[in-house]
Amino acid sequence: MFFELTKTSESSKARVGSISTDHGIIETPIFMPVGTAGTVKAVEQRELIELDAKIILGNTYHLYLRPGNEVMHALGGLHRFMNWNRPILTDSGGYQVFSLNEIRKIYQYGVEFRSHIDGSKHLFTPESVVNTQRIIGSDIMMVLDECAPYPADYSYTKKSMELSIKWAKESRISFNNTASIYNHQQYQFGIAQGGMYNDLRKEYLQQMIDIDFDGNAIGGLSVGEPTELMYEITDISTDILPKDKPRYLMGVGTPENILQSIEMGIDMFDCVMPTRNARNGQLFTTNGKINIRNAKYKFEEKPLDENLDSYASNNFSLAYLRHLFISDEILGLQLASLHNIAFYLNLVKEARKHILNGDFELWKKNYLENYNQSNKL
RNA sequence: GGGUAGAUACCGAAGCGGUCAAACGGGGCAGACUGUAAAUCUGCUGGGUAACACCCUACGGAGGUUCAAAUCCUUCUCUACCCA
Repeated sequence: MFFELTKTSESSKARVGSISTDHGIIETPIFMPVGTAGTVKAVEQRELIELDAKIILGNTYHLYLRPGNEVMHALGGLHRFMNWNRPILTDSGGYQVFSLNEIRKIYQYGVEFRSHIDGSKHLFTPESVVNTQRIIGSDIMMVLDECAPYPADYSYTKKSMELSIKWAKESRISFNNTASIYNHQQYQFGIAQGGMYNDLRKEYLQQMIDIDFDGNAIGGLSVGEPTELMYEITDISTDILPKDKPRYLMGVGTPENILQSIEMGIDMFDCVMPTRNARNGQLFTTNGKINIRNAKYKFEEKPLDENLDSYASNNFSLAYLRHLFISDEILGLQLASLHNIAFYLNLVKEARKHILNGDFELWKKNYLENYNQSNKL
């Protein structure tokens, strides 16, 4: 059984479950650190194990360009290549359709990219993306989709959504007609689009359910829309999505976004925020987010987060990490990344615990109160 | 003792009669970041004012020329280098 639902909260849609793959079991809700190019930036694989990251992301577009399918295949797929024996989920490149919009063209049959590295042209089709993900060997592969920008008008969004549905069907056929080339099972998730229009969202969700993927993702959110809108779409989505399959909210988000979405019944999250912001000097703590460069930490001997049990936080002061950032020392990026990932993983771990305890909603309220209140001080 | 080149904001460094509270770096102070083209990007950095306007103090010191001086002249002080 790929997904098993362990418990659903009595007073909300929050739930605990587990996803079984050949590379290990993932307890949900889970946060997946993003390792776009076969590395969670500034963090070693050894450290990810110590942090107890259960699954990480890779990106089809980036890995296809570098090192390329030939190298990836020759080196035995991404698990072997990067020496990571736990589960990997790969995004399809659908997000790059959105973020690299200046250098791509969308056709009915696929997307033509100009490489952001050397300008060369490449064609991604639903089928080619499945094939590349077979070569990467990810445990969970995402379908190629068009992540529409925000804002987008109704007719554009509708057309875009119809294209994504077409691609989703083709992706599933390609998936069913091909096999894993390494010795492990692979799964495929669909990605719901439909922009900020409830009727389009509902239509898409229904069609995606009919295609019968192994799991269902909500895409096209956290692209610049107001948070309330994101919650609204998430909420109607989880009302429709089947309970017996994992639900993945792509690209989300802030600690608050994650807790709110868990309450709406989301199981899986990924976001660059903990790692990117770490490299840019922002730390997440139980007392809110902080900018480690701020002068007020110059003499601050306290640990990074007094309430978080993790290597970076237990061993280093705010003053020391500030010094590393001010001095442009590479260790600063590493420790901040370690810290933020520990924070995010702890966040979902606590959420799981409290859903099982039956007090998630109250715990969440108190947690966020503390998190947000300190930010205002 | 003689000569030459300099002295500009926290530091370095442009500007060489009005468009200069003064380019550009660095440093400092803040902010942003949501399926990673990001160890990136943005703003502020003489004082007063919530803020535009405006006012005040400012380009080593003092004095002068001019409607107008960081910019021209005189002189003083200091710095670097060269010659005795």
